[in-house]
Amino acid sequence: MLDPKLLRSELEQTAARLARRGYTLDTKLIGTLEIRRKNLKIRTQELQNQRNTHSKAIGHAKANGQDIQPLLNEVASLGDKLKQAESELDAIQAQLLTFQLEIPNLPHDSTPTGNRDSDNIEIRRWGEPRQLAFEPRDHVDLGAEGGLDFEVAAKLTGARFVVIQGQLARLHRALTQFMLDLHTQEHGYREIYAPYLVNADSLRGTGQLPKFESDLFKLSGDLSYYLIPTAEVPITNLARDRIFETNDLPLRYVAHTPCFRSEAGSYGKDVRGMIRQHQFEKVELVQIVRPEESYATLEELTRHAETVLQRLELPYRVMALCTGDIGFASAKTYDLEVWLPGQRKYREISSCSNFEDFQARRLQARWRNPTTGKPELLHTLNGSGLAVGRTLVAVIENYQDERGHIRIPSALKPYLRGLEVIIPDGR
RNA sequence: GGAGAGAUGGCCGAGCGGUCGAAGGCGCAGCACUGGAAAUGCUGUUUAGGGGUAACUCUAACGAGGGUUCGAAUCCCUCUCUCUCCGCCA
Repeated sequence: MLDPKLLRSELEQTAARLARRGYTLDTKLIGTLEIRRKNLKIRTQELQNQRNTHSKAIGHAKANGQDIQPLLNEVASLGDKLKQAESELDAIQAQLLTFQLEIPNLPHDSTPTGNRDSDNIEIRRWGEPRQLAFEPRDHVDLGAEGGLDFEVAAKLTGARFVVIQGQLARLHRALTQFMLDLHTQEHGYREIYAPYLVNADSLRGTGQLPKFESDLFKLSGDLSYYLIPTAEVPITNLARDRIFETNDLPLRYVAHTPCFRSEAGSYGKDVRGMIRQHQFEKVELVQIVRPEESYATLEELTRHAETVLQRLELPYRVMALCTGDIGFASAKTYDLEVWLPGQRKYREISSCSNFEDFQARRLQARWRNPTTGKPELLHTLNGSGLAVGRTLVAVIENYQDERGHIRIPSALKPYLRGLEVIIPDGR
């Protein structure tokens, strides 16, 4: 959520900044609602004040044994007027809030202007795609005999699920352990185990609700919980309704969770293979920091995610997403795109964002600023470090040989007890 | 799943229809005392919104939402969470 003050005192400038990301702010509507809100607020407070003074007077009179009937007559009509004013105020505030919750974050000045992913800007590259002396196969093809089974998953559940078996399942698990160890032992993150089901408040806090309900899986029973679309939701919500001291900061969390996404509206996209699934594993990095540090933190967090790819020796590039491509809650986002020989393309494997105070305002995640002594909003950031399923795909495709064997990246060997190569066993 | 108890400020805890944003204690901050510290004393110490240059002032919040009342932390209803006992369970 944006600072409501921006909508009160800098409405036109705010609209201009939002226009850069293709969002049209209805300034007329907001202006009208704001004036009504302010007038109703003043009127309500006046009436409340009258009620309070009268009630106190009645209390005193009663204590002194005086007749309170004349005082009661005075306030007779007050209650109805107040109720009327309060309900009008509630209605308009609800209307304003609904509107505000649907407004996306302001893009940071350094976020390039653009409409689509082709307007994203490449920041840097690491590694060279390997020159293969044979026609590379994609992971679906390579995995067919090695344990990636989309058909049996379709039988168990439906489309966009996978069953992984044998050495590939083990590799998948090794990747997760490797990532967690790297971030906890070398990058200073605290490992978290958290619920995979969350309530609506948590999703509102990080910005998935109210606008993106159709992207989520929701339970249909008595408990109205949602499956998490990313660990960002439970982890960032750890800071909800809290005020941290300077010494507590920065908060650095890493969590490995499954992620569940309905992928509504993505029909026809990436239907082949493991790229876009309803369920996938992700190791997520979350940092909650003081506002003045957040852009340095974004660079740092992105480097932490890049380190995973470097250790796995997977070629990638870093993209600065344009204003038209950043997420609803983000002010600035870097995507990491890994080279996939099977597609001859760089494909997204991590997304690292600074949300500034957009989530923190919804969450009321604050810190006590020692210079002002006041609680102030924190900045929240997160990034995938990395999407495990897509990393598995990248390893399979980048480490294949012409026989369809998959070499094990040396960084993973300690996690696989010296396994050197995965040879499809056909079982 | 059944029965019962509870939720008050950073923490503990009193209040059970009016002068209560809330006693008291702990913690924290400042000042005094001290060579320094401890102990002690004094003062201060929730958050959000509105008005005012400011001193200050108004409004709201005692788990959440609704109701009764001139007036609710206090009475009533619903929900959430915590604890105890029984049952079930990885």
